[in-house]
Amino acid sequence: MSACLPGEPSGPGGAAMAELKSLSGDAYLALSHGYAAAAAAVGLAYGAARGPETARGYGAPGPGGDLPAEPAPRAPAAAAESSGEQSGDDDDAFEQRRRRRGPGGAADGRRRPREQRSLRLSINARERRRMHDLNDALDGLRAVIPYAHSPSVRKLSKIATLLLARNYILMQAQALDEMRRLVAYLNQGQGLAAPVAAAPLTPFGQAAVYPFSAGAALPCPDKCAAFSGTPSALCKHCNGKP
DNA sequence: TAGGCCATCTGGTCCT
DNA sequence: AGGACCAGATGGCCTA
Repeated sequence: MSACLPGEPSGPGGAAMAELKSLSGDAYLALSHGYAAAAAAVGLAYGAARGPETARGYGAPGPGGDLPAEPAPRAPAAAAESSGEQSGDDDDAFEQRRRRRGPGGAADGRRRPREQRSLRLSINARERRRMHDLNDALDGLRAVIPYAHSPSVRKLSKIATLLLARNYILMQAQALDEMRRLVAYLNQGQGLAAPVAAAPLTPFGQAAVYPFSAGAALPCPDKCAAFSGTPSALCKHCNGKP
């Protein structure tokens, strides 16, 4: 599904982000099917031409610590493996930083410089790995959020991913709630009112109205079993109707 | 060129 | 003590 609209603002930048942030659950929920269209409406990046992934990559020069940079971007795994190399073997740079911070700068001030440095490098590597894991998780989240996945479409930013995911969850929760209400309504028509009073709470704090009898344990050969594994009052097999 | 986004380094804090 | 987590700082890349 592509929501690229010609002429729409590109890039989840400032105004677009503000709109995304202010997009209430209700507003989002209004677009049950075409989330992409909705996202386009808030000016998300769905047509932006930044390119698939920026050429940055994990191995991108680590500027933070005025350490020697890697000449070319590397694969995440490779970058994660090579902490020492990533941080550079430049003792001068390290010493410069150390001197600049002064003796009180490092928490491990009693260590000898060399072990101090190797400790620092290993801490850096761990932190890098942690951030890579975080980014992997974000990628996994992007993969399941309905938006335009395409090489020509810019990747959602981290904040946009989180906000979008939140709204998507809210939307799904509401859809589920509506469906339950509908099923309960249908059951009432058959004299099988759902046990609302005893309904458990969902993670969303709403009373879950399960139209399915929890008593019967036998699997249903019909589709209802495939749906939830629980016998359905709507199902002729579960309901004892021929 | 400014602003957004990002990766990395770093020191501090908390937990095991 | 070591690891995980966090937030601030820094600097590079990209787009409007």
